[in-house]
Amino acid sequence: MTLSQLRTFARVAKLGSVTGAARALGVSEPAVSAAIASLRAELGDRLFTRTPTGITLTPGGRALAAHADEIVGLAEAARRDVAHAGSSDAELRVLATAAFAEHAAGRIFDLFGKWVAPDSVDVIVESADDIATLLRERAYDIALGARPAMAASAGLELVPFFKYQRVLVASARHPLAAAGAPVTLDRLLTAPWFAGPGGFEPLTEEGRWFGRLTALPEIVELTSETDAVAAVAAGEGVMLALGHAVAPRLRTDDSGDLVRLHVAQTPISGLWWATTLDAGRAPEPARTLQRFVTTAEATAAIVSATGSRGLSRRGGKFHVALWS
Amino acid sequence: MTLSQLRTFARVAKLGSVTGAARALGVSEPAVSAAIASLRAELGDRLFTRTPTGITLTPGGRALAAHADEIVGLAEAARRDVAHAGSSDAELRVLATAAFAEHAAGRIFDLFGKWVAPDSVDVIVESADDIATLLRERAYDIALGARPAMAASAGLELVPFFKYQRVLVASARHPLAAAGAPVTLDRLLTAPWFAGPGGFEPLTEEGRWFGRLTALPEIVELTSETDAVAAVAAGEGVMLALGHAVAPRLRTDDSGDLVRLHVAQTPISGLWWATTLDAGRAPEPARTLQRFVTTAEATAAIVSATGSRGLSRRGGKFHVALWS
DNA sequence: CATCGACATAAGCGAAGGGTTATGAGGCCA
DNA sequence: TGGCCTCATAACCCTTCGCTTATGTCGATG
Repeated sequence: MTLSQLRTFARVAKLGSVTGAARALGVSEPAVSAAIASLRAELGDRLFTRTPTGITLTPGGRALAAHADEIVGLAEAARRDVAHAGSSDAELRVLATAAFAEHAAGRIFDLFGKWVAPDSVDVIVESADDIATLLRERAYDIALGARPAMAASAGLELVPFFKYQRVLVASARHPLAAAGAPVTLDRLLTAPWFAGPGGFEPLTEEGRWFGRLTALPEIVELTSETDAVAAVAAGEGVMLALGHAVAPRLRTDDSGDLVRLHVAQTPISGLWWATTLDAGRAPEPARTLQRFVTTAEATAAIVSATGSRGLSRRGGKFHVALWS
Repeated sequence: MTLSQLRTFARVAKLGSVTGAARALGVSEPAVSAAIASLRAELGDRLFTRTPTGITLTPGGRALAAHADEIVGLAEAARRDVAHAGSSDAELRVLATAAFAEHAAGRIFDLFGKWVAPDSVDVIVESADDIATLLRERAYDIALGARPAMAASAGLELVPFFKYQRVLVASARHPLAAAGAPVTLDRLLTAPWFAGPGGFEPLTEEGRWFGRLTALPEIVELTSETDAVAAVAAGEGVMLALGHAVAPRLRTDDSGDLVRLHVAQTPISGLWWATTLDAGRAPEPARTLQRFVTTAEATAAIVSATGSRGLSRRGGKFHVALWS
């Protein structure tokens, strides 16, 4: 039983396919088969069996899969900890959902850098799903934004830190906004809906709301919600915007270029969560950040519209070197 | 970085000696050196340096040592879980201090077997120190009896479940017991002190008490406290006996063949603790047993003097196959 | 100064590990 | 029935692991 074999098995178990795992790992299919065969021989368990539709894990396979991620993750963590031990530049790997990354990450990490000793944390922000697994295999130290799927949250420490609202907005000049009266959803679905990267992520409240719709509008994904708001302001469609972000632009009397559309079941309230591994398994900086985001100071920073150093995009992932 | 290398490094880190680790692992010293050299090259850290007196870990070495036990322990746990998955005979490995094993384990596990589904747990009881490490490396699922050393208890879940008292007793016919008045410690130290296996374990309250004595008596370790009590009853010396165990034999009026010696700072009160890994890391049966020992039912079983299936000694370790 | 103890290094060896290409074995589907 | 997809196996390669014995280095100690 080697770490490499466990890594391979974990991939097979997750993808439910030997061929798929081989592709994901960038090796030939027999290479994966061989690793599995080796584990099978050593552990005396088939681990999984072939079925008409792909493969299914045996009880032993499930038991191994439950540990495999953790073991390889710990090995990675050990490697990193050794590399960073002694030097003061710890690295904190943050997994953030797109909305948080765009609207709050810059200010939060700016502030966090003043909260903790400077020169102590390096933050990498990346958007992804399957939060629980990524935390468990130590690919990230903390997840900010969406809540992990209920079923997968065992062994995790979840803390809500911000309540956001999403409201449907359109340009003040948009036909739909003409009447001050409520608009029916059906009419709205004829207009294009703008969204940030990722569209409506299913783990978010708005994602679930959207998933419940019977008919779907045309969705236009832009590279940021800021761009989406701009498009909406130009009269090109509607969007579910973050309430506190567009509040200054909402028309009250005669100011503001956007109007809120009063549709049933809006505004949509959701929570941003800070998720880490539980108890002694989360690295200390992650716990510190988790505590920090729940402070009044952090909340104030999120809602404030004042300047923040944004996140710079770099090679597909956001990377903010706070004290490089 | 292989599991074998981590195992080797963990041993070196724990023993503080390459040669010692080689002996412990049953291999030659260069074999250990080579494993370390491999880790050093891969991780880019010396891990430890030579000092006049043995070796000392570098910061990186400490970081690795903190993970190594856990990783190899998890790998072992995975191996076991796969082996036992599907079949109903889980195995619960219990680490018990000698006193608990002798006086309570039999009845506790008897009862526990009725509490949980029969045919579901197999218990191995073994006496040892360094509780925290043994739990962390998954050599045992739960420790019953002494409390782990304070410093090492991070990441552990400690629950006290029984308050015991130790009293100094002697035969009713012993010269020291002649006067009903308090006896001075100095006089007692001239008599031989009987004890169970292990003598006075330093992690227990009586061990600490004993460690504070300025002069030490002659200590006679017998294979069980029951034997020790018998020797004391025969007038051969004194002992620190468990209060609830000898209570029926203590002379009140004219019954009983033992008398309590009223010495300052006695009786000594101590706690038995049930210790597991915290949060999601402890196997479920271990948590169940941990909860069980705190029940009134379990406490009653410990103090009751009625029959229990004792633990059978087998090859140096206690082994009780409850439902073999 | 010589020696001894403890770690590091060298050389060498068998056994796995991890990879490839080629081929076999089964179940699904047109 | 004949592809076709997927997993399993065979044959073969090279590298690494893990172990040995022999020797080197270095500091403490008599």
